[in-house]
Amino acid sequence: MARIKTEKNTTRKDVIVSKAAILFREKGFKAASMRDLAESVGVEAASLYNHIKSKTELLHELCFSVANRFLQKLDEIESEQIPAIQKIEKILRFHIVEMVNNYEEVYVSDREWKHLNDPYLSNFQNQRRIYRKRLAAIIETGIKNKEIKPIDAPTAVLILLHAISGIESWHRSKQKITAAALEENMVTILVGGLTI
Amino acid sequence: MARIKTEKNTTRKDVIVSKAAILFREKGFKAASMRDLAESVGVEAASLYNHIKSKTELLHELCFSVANRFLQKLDEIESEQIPAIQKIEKILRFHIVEMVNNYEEVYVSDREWKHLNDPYLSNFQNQRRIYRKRLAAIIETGIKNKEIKPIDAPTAVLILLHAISGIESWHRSKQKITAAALEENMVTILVGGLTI
DNA sequence: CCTACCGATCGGTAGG
DNA sequence: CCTACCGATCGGTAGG
Repeated sequence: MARIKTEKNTTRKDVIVSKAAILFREKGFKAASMRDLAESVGVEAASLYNHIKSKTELLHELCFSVANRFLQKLDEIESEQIPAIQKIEKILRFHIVEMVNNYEEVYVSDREWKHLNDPYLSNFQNQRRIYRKRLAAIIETGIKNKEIKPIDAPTAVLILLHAISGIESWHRSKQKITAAALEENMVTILVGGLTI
Repeated sequence: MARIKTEKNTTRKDVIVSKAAILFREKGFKAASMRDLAESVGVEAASLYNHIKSKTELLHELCFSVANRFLQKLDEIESEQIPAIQKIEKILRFHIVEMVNNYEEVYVSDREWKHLNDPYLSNFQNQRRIYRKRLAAIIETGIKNKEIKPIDAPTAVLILLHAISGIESWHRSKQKITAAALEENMVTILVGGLTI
């Protein structure tokens, strides 16, 4: 099957996936229908199936592309020779920037993954668990090195990750501060909260 | 209609509502069917409608009972004569305890309110907005009094509220620290992050 | 509280 | 990419 590309190198399927992200974020995976999606793409519902296999496929493409991006960045940051607290700050900033710039996808990946089917579901949950353990390990190192307060590392991870998802509210708010200011405020509070 | 009460003063409807909370949390509002609910209550689907008007009614009972509890507590704390940062800490602790003890309801109220219908939807969104503004005002006071770092107050609110929803992960995790330890860790990080 | 059932909507397929 | 359509499932009602 030849993929028709525009000058921006975007296939028809890419358009469908990104419209799906917008819709899934707005209504939730279950409440968003393929007819809604077809309308937002500008075709009949049946035509979507020339580009995708199923509704669930859309969800798992979204979830795993986001997960892979975060895992790759974590690989990169882990291997740097810098203090643990600086690693945490870098990861935090990456999450914030991703949430600001790729709001729909990141949000869907974070909130709608429950609706994945096995084997994708267990796979995704595993990746998630591992990701969090690696973050916790960095924090543990920071605690050992007296850079970070002696707190429960998994609890700290859960606070960091969920606090970031609060950017959702920022996205929707009327009087927004700039993305840069948002980032600095979040880092101030969260890194400040961890640092000794 | 006479309400049949058990010795625990629990009506049949109360049972339905609390089973609904469990189900809506687990599957999401849209994915949870009235047949699922009927099964978990132990009756046929049609029988549920002798106690409730609609599926949506269940959702808005959950959302507003939670919202009212938080608003009432906020009233109480606002009127106390203590420093702003202590008010924030008290509110934070209340949220944590609520999330720990009434997990399902609080979670559903926090994540599934999108599926409310107007006028309940706008009503709920309004209450939410006002609640957050009142929290932001307390933080502003704390900043003015040099108890709290000079941060963007709405951003701080969004971090606090979302960080708390991270308790969801704690609930589901295998090796849990105690609820009390969780609370102390969260307060340490978050109040620590705000304090000058 | 149950049996029986309804209209609507869903994800998806056949065939062109 | 469309028309036509399917089986399944949904929330909810009638009537007892």
